Amino acid sequence: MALRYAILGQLSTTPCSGYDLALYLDSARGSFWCAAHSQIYPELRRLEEAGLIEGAPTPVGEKLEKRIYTITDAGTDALATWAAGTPIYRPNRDPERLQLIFADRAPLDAIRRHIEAHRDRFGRQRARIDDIREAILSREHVRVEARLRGRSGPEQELSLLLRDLAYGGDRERAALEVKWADRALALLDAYERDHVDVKRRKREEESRR
Amino acid sequence: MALRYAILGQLSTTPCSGYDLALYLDSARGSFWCAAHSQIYPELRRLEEAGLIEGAPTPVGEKLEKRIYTITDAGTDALATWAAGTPIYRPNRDPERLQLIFADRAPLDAIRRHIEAHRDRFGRQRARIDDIREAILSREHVRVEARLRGRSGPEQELSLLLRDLAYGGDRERAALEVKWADRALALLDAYERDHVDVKRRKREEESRR
DNA sequence: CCGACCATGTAATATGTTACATGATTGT
DNA sequence: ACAATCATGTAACATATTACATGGTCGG
Repeated sequence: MALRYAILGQLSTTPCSGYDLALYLDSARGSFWCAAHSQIYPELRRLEEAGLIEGAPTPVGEKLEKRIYTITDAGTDALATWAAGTPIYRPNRDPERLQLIFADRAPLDAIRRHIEAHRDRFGRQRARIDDIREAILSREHVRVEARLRGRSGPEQELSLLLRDLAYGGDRERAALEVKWADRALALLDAYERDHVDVKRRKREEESRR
Repeated sequence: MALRYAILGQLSTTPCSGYDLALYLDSARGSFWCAAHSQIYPELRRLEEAGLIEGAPTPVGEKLEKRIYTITDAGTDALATWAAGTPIYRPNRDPERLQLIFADRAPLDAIRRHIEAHRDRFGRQRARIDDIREAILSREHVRVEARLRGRSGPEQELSLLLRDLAYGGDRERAALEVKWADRALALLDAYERDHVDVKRRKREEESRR
């Protein structure tokens, strides 16, 4: 269901083509939902059939046509009802942590590389979110500005507050994962000092005799 | 792919029936992967066909039979290779935050209920993880103890370290979400004080004249 | 004129959820 | 006897990913 509402949400901000939506829902963009265009185009047709959106063919150049979709009143209602409902969660599935607990037989170096990659990943994510939040708060974020247009001061403030909470939560999570990775690496170092190095030194001592 | 390895991982700890695996991979259990039994039984047959596990029919009672699956050497290798590889992540999909940013037109009470539910959910999750970690560290966790059996002291220590890191990361995340929700509620209160209450007072003053 | 990007679709496959289906065992 | 739980499966549907497929537009 979430894809429907990710699309409706974006269309409630501004009309879009399927291509625009595919850019917005790109997995690399670090938004709250993502989907490939192969999933978006069929969903748009279903949404139009359900009367939640309306597509208008728009010429681009000489021969090409794109469909610009606009949300209908029914669509706005459906989105509002969904957004005001109880929060929706997906079951916890974390392949990264799953790998980690079954890496207890792997060489220490492999574990260390795993955690370093983790730190890098979330470090980059944190930086990306920082950029987005900065753009939003300095009122330079085009998509957010489009959403605020025509709203009263307090309405704008609430909209910005919720957005900052959402991105802020993600940012803190990314920061947490970076700190977690740093702590994990320190603990691995300590483990190696206590066990691997001790073993090696013993071996060296014995071979000297 | 992750389901394969979640199953192989559990079987690398101890042989299990499909039913056992379904309990272990229950979504309510707060593990790192979950799946319904309807997904598990077919996957077990595929794993057996691939030679990564072997099932032995075991009588239970008079007529009933269960298949107890054991990991093969090939399965152990496949798991080790997977676990030592670079970390695997799923694309970010967060229906809860998606709802939140499109709730900017919803009544404040609905937003507040949303965030309270969020706090409760992660509060419960944090408590559940605390229980698990305590059981692991006090060496009372049967599944973990099964995994440690027959290993040297340092090997056990590394295994426990990785598990504590994995659960610790999840615990911290749950704690973060609780703190986030508390802060969010405070900000909503402040927003209401500044805007909704002010508006109401103005209205009341005008009607008094 | 060529490469990057705009624009839209389908097909095949993989993964995940819900419902349907059946029957045995165990403890009270 | 009855309920809870053990035990295993299939079917239908929903969702997500990867690959295949086509052609136009725009700027350098």
